[in-house]
Amino acid sequence: MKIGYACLVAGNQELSLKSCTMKYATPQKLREITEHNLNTLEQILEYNIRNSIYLFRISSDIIPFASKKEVEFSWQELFKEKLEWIGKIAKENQVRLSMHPGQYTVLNSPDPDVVERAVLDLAYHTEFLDLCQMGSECKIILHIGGAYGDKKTAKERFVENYHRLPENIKNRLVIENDDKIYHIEDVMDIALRTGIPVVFDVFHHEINPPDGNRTLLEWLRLVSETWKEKDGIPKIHYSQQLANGKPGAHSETIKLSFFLDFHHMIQQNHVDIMLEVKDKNLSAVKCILATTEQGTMKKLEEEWGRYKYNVLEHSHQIYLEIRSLLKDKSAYPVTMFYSLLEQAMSTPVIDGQQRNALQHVWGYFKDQVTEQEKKKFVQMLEEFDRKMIDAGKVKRYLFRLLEKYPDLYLKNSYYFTGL
DNA sequence: TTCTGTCAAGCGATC
DNA sequence: GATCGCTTGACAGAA
Repeated sequence: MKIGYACLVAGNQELSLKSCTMKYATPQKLREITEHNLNTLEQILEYNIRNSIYLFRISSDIIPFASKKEVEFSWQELFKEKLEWIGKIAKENQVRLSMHPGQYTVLNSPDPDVVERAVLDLAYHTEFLDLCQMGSECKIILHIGGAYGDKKTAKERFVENYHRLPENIKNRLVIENDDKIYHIEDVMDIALRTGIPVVFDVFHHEINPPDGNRTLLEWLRLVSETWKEKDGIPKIHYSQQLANGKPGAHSETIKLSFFLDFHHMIQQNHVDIMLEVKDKNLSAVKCILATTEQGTMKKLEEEWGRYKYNVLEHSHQIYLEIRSLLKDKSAYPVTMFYSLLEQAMSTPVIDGQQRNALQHVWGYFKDQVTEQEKKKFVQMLEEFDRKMIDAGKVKRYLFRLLEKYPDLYLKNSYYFTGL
């Protein structure tokens, strides 16, 4: 069972993708952005492999405006070798890649222009994975589309348009149930008529279930049967509801205890799990360390190193609890560790604790900074105490110091994430 | 320098 | 019938 995440890397600014607006989309600019994005993708794969993440969805924005007719940019030729190289890294490490065009790619629209653009977009995604020379288990996930007041006809139109697609697209296409219109029964109906494999989105299913009394496990079994040998192991999407968010909004992080319950429930099923969650790779690492052979005390200590200042600014008490939890080197208290971590992160930050964290981090710099930098920090801390500035401002200053005085341990920390 | 709004895509919900 | 939400980084203009 592989566990993975989608598109973006959290907690590492060096691994972010670039884009541009249409106005600036010259061939030169597109070439620069694509080069940057593909280099970044390579680094993301290396990060994933280091962290035992063997399932990854590549962002559709990896090549900006790649499916737009109006934009002339021959990325296929310019980056042929690079794509092959990326594919080689993935294949050598058994990384399963996928892509997922967004809600704007609608194959069943009554508007032929929209359908034409959807086909072009699917062609782009297919071409990308084809040029990486990935096998047919590396899929492109698509939603069914709109209902247009007549779901039955809209489903017919999906099937018709699907049959018109070229073989290489069909070979990669899989369909997913969504949280508003097409529930799993609709999607299975289309799958049985077309032979398209189905990605079962467990969270969408919770929000938008079909009538009837089939259990989740029954649906999972039916869905799994749509995957043939060449399609690889069935893939599912897993996410959790954002507390106090709109129904369907993805949570900040995957709450491990809920995930472990789910994992236990489906243990008889051979599936790959794509997490859809705001903190992306961070949750993937969490779930992998808790459910696979990859979990070791050393990995847990590395995790602690990355999270400790975030914990500290929320709760000094939990900071101490985790430290003591990790003292016994013969144990592997992964569930308790993340439970405490989640508890800390959901505690509101308090000024005093934030100040404490700021001073801990300042400790990395205090012996190497100039007198002027020292004065500036002391002044900022005073302003923070008098509530003239928020902690973010002091943090940003510390982050600038980190750029000037590099420190690997601090650089790996999530303390500066989201500045 | 930091913030807020707009862009780019299509659909459906809401007023 | 017009507007908004969904998503994200880039970009412009305001504060």
